Amino acid sequence: MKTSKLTSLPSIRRLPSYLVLVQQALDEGMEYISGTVIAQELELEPIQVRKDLALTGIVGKPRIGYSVKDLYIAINRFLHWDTEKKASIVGAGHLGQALMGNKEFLKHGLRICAGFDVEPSKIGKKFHGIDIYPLDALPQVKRELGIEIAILTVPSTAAQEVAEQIVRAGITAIWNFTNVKLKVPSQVIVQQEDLSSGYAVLTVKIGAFRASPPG
Amino acid sequence: MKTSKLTSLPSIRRLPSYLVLVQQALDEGMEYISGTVIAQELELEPIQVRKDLALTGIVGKPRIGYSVKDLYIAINRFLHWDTEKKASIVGAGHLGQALMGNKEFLKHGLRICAGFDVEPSKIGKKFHGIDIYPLDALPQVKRELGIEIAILTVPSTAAQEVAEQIVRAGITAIWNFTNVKLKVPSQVIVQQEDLSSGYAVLTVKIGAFRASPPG
DNA sequence: TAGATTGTTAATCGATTAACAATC
DNA sequence: TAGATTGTTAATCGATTAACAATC
Repeated sequence: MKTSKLTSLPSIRRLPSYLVLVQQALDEGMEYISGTVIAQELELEPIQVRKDLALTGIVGKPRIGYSVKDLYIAINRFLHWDTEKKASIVGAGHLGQALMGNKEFLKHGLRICAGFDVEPSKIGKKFHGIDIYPLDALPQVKRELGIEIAILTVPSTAAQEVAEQIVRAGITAIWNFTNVKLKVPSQVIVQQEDLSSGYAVLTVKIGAFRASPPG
Repeated sequence: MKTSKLTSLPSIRRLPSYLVLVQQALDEGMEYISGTVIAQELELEPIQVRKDLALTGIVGKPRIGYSVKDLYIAINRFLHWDTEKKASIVGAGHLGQALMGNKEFLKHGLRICAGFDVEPSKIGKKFHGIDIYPLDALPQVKRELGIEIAILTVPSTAAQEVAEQIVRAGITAIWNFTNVKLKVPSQVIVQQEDLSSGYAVLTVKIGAFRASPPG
């Protein structure tokens, strides 16, 4: 059996931005929020918001909108952000350290519980309360702590080699912050997080703007 | 006149990954590279690679492929990565510091030449050789150094307010690493760089995999 | 009630993929 | 030459948007 078809990736990517708004509404004690309002805030089409939210199984009230509390629960559940997932940072450089310090992740169920590096001076240290282990210890620490996600933040030159170690350790999900397309077995899930593709969009937009600024 | 229609965003996002491969080919002294090979390496369809590359204006040789050198130049030019753009980090926290240390950006023409923060203890310091100024100094430093891009890495709670300061300082391009949808005048270009949307895709994929693992 | 909003079904739009002639 | 690859034109696919009945 093939992996069942995922729902639209663009929709999934938009859901976290709805969650930010819903969280705000929750904090403000609002009971209901309408798709129209969400659309306005995020500069999207109301119909797109309704379609996206429908994915989560939420049912709204005509004329009223969606229950803020239910919506919060529905989005979190749909994204699987309501269950804790243990992760490790592989490559405790600047970016790796910054990610270890990101409190936001915990709200999404992502608990970073170990860091790995090859640099002897870093091993045994803690960053933001997280222990750094030698890369070789990956299989053992993975077993002991039950790590299921590897956040890959090594230099590009080491990416493929380290990815193979991650796979050998039995980790099947990699959040890849390097610009290298990893060659891994098909059962391993790789999510590419590429700053340069976002930057490319920015620079092209700046270029287009200079060519013909609006009104 | 409205801002002219950009070419397909998905294509633009893929171009940097081609560039990584082309750079490698260049380092290895290869003269030509075919769309077929690029497609194989990145697990894309050859026709998609050809279509994307065509955007840059590159012309290939049937049976041979594309000149590696020409392709490198064409992609870089299309993305405007062949001209230097001066940027500043606004918010010198963990992520901001990590980005200041990112050597990769220089290859894409992005020169980070100043950092800003409100934290008195950080002001006057240097991170990775980059001076940290008080946020109030933004207009002046912007003028003196010719900064055109603000990389926004403040806490979410401060995002909107700081974005307004950025706009008032006359900066018209913001690379936004916060999860806040910024309200800015229409002539300001905002590129959202949202880790949580990538993470959402990862967690949904993991969930789908668990529901029905392949083979 | 009147009217704003939801959710469904249909239409449009844009991106991806297919087919194939041109070519070196 | 034979055959792999490019680039163009057409077909398909999927996501976005429109239309509108249902509803509270």
